[in-house]
Amino acid sequence: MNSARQNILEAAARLFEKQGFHATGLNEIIRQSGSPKGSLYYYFPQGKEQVGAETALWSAAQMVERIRLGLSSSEDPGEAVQNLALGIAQAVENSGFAAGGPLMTMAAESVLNSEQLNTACKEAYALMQAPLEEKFGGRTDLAEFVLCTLEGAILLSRVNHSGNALRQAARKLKSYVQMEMNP
Amino acid sequence: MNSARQNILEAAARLFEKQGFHATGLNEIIRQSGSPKGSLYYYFPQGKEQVGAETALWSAAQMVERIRLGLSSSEDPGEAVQNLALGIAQAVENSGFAAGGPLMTMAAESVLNSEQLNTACKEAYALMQAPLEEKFGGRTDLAEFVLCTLEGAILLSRVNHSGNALRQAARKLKSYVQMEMNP
DNA sequence: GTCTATACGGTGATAGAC
DNA sequence: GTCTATCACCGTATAGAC
Repeated sequence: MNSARQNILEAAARLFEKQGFHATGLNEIIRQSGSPKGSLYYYFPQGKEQVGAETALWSAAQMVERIRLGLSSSEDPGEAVQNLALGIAQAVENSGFAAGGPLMTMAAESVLNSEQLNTACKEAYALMQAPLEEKFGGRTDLAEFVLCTLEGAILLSRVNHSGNALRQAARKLKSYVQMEMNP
Repeated sequence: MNSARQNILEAAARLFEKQGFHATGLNEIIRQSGSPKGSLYYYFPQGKEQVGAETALWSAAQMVERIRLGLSSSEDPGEAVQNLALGIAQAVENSGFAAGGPLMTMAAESVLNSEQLNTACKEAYALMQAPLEEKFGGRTDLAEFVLCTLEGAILLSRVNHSGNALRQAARKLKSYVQMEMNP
């Protein structure tokens, strides 16, 4: 894949994650990516919306890998989820509460504002739900519940500048998943 | 309380809820509030940030009332939480997925961008956590967990344009709370 | 493919009359 | 207290040379 294009996507992901979609200007993305403005509209002819949509899907693919990795830490689904959440907590803290994925902010900003962006975010969340569902033996309901709690805990951890919400969620999700999976 | 000031706050809350903080212009707020631009800087001398911070706290107070009302539906904490979540699901659906409170979007947008706004969002979430904690007999951990899951479920419901995530969360939170409260 | 220059609208914010 | 006029700036997007 082309490097200039990829650099733009990665810079956009970082900035959208930190400050959101609307607070981020194309100039800022260009500056941080090192690529020229001319290239942006060459690779993304539909402009900022397209950059946003592709960023959402690309970063979801990244997250899927991290989720898979986190979940592989234990055979037991409950413990696996706990480890995943604890890993996220560390990542969020280590980043100075910038991390947590660009999706949450972009998703919240785009619900009724941009259909293209909203659709991309919807797909992105579906992608992230898949590995959870797999770990839970096809239990869609559990996967969706865990995803909701993780997203909420990431939000509150970032707002409170403390990984506590995520660590709390880790413990409770473990026991809930174990309860549902080992009746 | 002054009416022009209050009108501005309510218009801002509606707009921030629908499209976020940065996507909303002061002109738009003024237009919808019916108040003049001169008044905005008279009542909010610190400009947009102050409007945002006060909007967050005001709408948190609104939410506290709705949470209290929802939780009063049952003596049993688990059932009360379930009813609360189902009520939110209905509200979100009825609003065409605009509802869910201005806090989520503003909180996500402001984590590292504006200290004033971030602090207000932190306080706002603390306010909303209080009635849950009370219902759970002082169990801070449970209140925080429920709040995380509800926020995450609101986000996913809005993104997916479906109340399913919230209804799913309602059922699962009920059984989890019952498990923890009635050992 | 890359770069510069630029168009044009909207942004938050201020000044000063009333 | 309210309103208008206006500021300087930044946003996205485009045109056209190279």
